[in-house]
Amino acid sequence: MSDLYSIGDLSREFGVTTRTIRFYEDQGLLSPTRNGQNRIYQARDRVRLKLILRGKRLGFSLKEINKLIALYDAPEGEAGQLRSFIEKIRARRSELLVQKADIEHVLDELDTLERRCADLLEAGRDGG
Amino acid sequence: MSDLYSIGDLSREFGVTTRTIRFYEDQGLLSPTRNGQNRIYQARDRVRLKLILRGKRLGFSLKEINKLIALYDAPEGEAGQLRSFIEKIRARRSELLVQKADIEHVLDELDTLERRCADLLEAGRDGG
DNA sequence: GAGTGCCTTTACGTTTACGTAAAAGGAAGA
DNA sequence: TCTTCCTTTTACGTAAACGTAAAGGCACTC
Repeated sequence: MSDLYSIGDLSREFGVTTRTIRFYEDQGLLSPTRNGQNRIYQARDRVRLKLILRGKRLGFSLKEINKLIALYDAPEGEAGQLRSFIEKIRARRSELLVQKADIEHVLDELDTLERRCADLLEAGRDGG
Repeated sequence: MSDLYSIGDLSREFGVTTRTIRFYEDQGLLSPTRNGQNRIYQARDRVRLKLILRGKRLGFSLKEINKLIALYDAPEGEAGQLRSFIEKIRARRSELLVQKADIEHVLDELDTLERRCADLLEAGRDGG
């Protein structure tokens, strides 16, 4: 039973509070089974939580994360549904590409800033 | 005077409300000059707003954005200040690299998803 | 059987980033 | 002059994502 987790296990592993995990369940992002009152998380719940936290790092709202996860879980719909899925995927990809470009831009600027700071430190050491 | 903008100009150009722009000023992110009561934005204010919006796309809070912008504006401090600046820059860079990796990960997954959807559409077309 | 630790639910509080309404002023156009 | 548009300040409202406190249950252990 090594792939069963308590709420505390996941809390510790991912560095989030139990309150947060329960909140995600409340929002329909997680649905662990129960042992009496206690929540029991399985491997797929753990993966889900990982996905949720990755989504958060990318700046998605919980609602958006919910939709993204739904994309993984239910790619079995009508043709029309599938087409709209594909459109959503493409829209999301466009956004992510913009975001990635933003990041690369900022990384460059951070390099410049760091060099500028280092130069100032050098100058300070020489000049007084 | 083509590099002078009203609040409405910037609002339209960047697709944010005037309320938002005033809010950024209130938070110390912008400081336009005035013509009487009216705010007047110059090229550098416009660039700032652009930076702010980029920061937002990257999921930074306004407080963080404020600090990041401060990095550009005031790299003239004590040596200790500069050192801590450099540390902040490095920390930020680490986060951004993680975020960039996240994005690349998700982009891959989106490719997979799109292909899977396309396959399902094909199958549906053949099978009925 | 008292304490410790982990779990539960309920529910109000908080921060961020604005939205939105109210009340008013200056400038342009018919 | 009236209307329309853009602007101003003040101020209450709100959605998201939890924090935090209250009050209690179950299991162990000394």
